[in-house]
Amino acid sequence: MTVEQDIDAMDQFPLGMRVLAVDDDQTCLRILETLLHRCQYHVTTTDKAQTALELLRENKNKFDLVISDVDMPDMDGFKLVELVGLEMDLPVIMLSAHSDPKYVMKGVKHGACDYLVKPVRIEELKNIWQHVVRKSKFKKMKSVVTTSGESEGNSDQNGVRANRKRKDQLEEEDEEQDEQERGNEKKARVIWTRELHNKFLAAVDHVGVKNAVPKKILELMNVDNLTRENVGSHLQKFRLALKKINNEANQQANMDSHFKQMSSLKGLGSFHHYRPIPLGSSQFHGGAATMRHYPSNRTLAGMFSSSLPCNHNDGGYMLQGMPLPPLETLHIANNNNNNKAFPSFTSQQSSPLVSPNNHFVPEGHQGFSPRLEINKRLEDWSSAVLSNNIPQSNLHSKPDALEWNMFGNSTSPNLDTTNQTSFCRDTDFGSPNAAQADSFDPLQMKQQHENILSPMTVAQLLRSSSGNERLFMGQQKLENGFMASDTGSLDDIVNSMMTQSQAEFSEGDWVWVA
DNA sequence: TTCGTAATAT
DNA sequence: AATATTACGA
Repeated sequence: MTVEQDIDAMDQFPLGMRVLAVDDDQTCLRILETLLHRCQYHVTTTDKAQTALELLRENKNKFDLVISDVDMPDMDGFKLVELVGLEMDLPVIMLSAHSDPKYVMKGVKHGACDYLVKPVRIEELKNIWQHVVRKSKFKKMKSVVTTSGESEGNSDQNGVRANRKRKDQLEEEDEEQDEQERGNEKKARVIWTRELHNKFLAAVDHVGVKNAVPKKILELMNVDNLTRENVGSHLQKFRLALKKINNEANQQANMDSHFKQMSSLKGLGSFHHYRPIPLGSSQFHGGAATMRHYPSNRTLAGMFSSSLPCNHNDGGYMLQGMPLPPLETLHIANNNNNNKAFPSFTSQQSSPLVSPNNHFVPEGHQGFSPRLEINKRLEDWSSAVLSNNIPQSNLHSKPDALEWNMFGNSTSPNLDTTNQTSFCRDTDFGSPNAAQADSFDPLQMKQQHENILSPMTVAQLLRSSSGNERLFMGQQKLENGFMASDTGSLDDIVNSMMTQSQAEFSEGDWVWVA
């Protein structure tokens, strides 16, 4: 049905290949269109990346290739490539006036199959059909289980192998087929690259974490030759990662309770007035992760689609104007328990209090005096609440002033709330950026909603299981645990699941090895 | 049957 | 180290 299949089937030169051309510059767009026409392609043009994306989404299988400018006002070409790569399996060619290798590299890493420098010559466009053929060929290829007898796995590093695969795509087909026919002595081994992992996550997301079972995931992923066992194994690992995160959050939450205790020791009586939050009325986001602010335009899908390692220090993590330290410092990823951010205070649980606990001070912070620092913040917080004259009863209903970081309603009878404390997020009164720090772009929000693969914010994923359900499948062991629910945490999960070598794979690289 | 988990193998 | 396999109870 698609042209690419026709190409394959009939072994014909791809007349009428359907190309979507994207460029915000009208002149360039015209030229491009003309040239493409001359190549006998069927051309659709648009000057907006967003429009392009919509066109592609609305017309699945109606295009064979996308050729897009890099510099566009509404969305840069890299982003477009990334999204297209994630949502559909179309070859994308990038087009730009920059010939800077950095851009080229970036384009390719984001999944572009080619990078053309303006002005484009028709000779180059004449050849772009090859990408379509190659892509469709690879689509089949990647579903083939390789039982290669050559023991490349031993000496070769993944990255190396990946490169080789890519380079030799064409020549390798016969080889692979031979190997397959030769009899499958050894079973294939799946390498969970980011791309594959993406699909996994998208599937998990689709059914909700709660309902994510191997069989369903497998169906949704729709990857040939992947078995239920493969998925099950991966799911097991995924859950392990979640649990780990959860434990960390727990630890953090416990530390929070120490602060609470401390504040009362310090005689900050006023603090107590502001809010006993009914226990059990809300589920709690635990610990530092809770406070991590996640920019709305970061989507789950986006997180994985980048071939570059996630940089936690990209400025995205802001808490009411206060940039948080690198995630690594906070917890988990580095597994470094000596790296405690806060000193421990042993204490008994006191009655539940709101705790403005989100001020994170990394270890080694100059001049940090836990007691003074925290008490001062508590005072600030308290007086601010007072001066704003926010009635106690309104705390819940004034998320603008005090953003309550809670979600869901816990009505679970099994829920052990004795350990729980409700926290609120205080405003960073000192920061001139406080107001904008928390803002997000509604457009991006919208855009995010429209994404086909339903990429979602991490927070959404964690809540996706609806209602009071917890992230953790099923079991009792987590009942009195705090929810490791926020964004940074999932980031951690993701990254903790992806090894460096896996990260080095690019889209389309994932392979089956013996 | 499938699932989740832990143990164990590769 | 990562993934697969297996065993077993639900």
